[in-house]
Amino acid sequence: MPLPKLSKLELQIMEVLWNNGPTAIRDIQESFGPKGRPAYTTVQTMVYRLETKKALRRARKIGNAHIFEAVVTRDAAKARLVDEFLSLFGGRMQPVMAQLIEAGNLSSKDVADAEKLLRELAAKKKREA
Amino acid sequence: MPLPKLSKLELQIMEVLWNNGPTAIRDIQESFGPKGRPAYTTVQTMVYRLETKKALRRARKIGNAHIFEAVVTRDAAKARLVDEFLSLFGGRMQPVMAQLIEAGNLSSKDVADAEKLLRELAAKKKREA
DNA sequence: GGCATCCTACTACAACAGTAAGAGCTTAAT
DNA sequence: ATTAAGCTCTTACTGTTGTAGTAGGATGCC
Repeated sequence: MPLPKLSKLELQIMEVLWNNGPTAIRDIQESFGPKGRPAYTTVQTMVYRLETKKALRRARKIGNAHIFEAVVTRDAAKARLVDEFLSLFGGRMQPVMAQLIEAGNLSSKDVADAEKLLRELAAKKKREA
Repeated sequence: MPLPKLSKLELQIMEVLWNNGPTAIRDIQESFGPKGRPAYTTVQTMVYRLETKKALRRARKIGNAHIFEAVVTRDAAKARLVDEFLSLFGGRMQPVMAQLIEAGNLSSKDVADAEKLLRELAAKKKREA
């Protein structure tokens, strides 16, 4: 599979790699903040599973510790996520947009940004047509 | 829990109830189309689990068959879904919109619809402010 | 060189999701 | 009444996710 499915915690771990570059397990774990973070071996298990899924790989060693780096890109993973989500809405974009927009969590800036993106996209579509 | 988490298949079953109103298990199963649909007892298991979660309930009987109806509304379930999804993006709306918009699956009509919604929302926000 | 610390590798387990078979009760048709 | 078809309930097994303990090897400090 070129694009393995990533669970929530797996995503959070990948997020660390995407943000920080190659990282050791200990540092991944500590990046979860001191409160309510998973145990070291929990993170370790997830990292191992991500390795099996080829979402990340061992880049090198420092001392006896492995340093892991992302193989899957953030964009690829997020695109996958969006697809998953869309499929729950029957793959139709419109109701998803509607739901998101009506969810009420949009700031004025979000609205403005979204409009800008949409206008750009519309222009691009026109050029391509 | 007022809003139980619903899995993909559970959602699909609820979808039938939302679309068709109270429905028997057999009819739910058959609404999955003749190809690759889950076995009758698979649907049944899911319905029972949805009942435990109080997402649906037995409305009445026809012969010896139970007729189930949705308790959770479509909007509530979809809102829950949107929240889940947002949390995977760190709860920030903007990157989600960006990802969705850039995902490329938008038709011209989708773009127009979304713009319309956004304009209405912006106007509403302004009135409220 | 010994001891505390850290990391790895392995193992385990509960919850949830998806899948479905089997036993037995109900109903409808003849 | 008999019997077939349909439904209900119960039970069970697989895979995935999240959680973590334990054993043992490697490192580093003094």
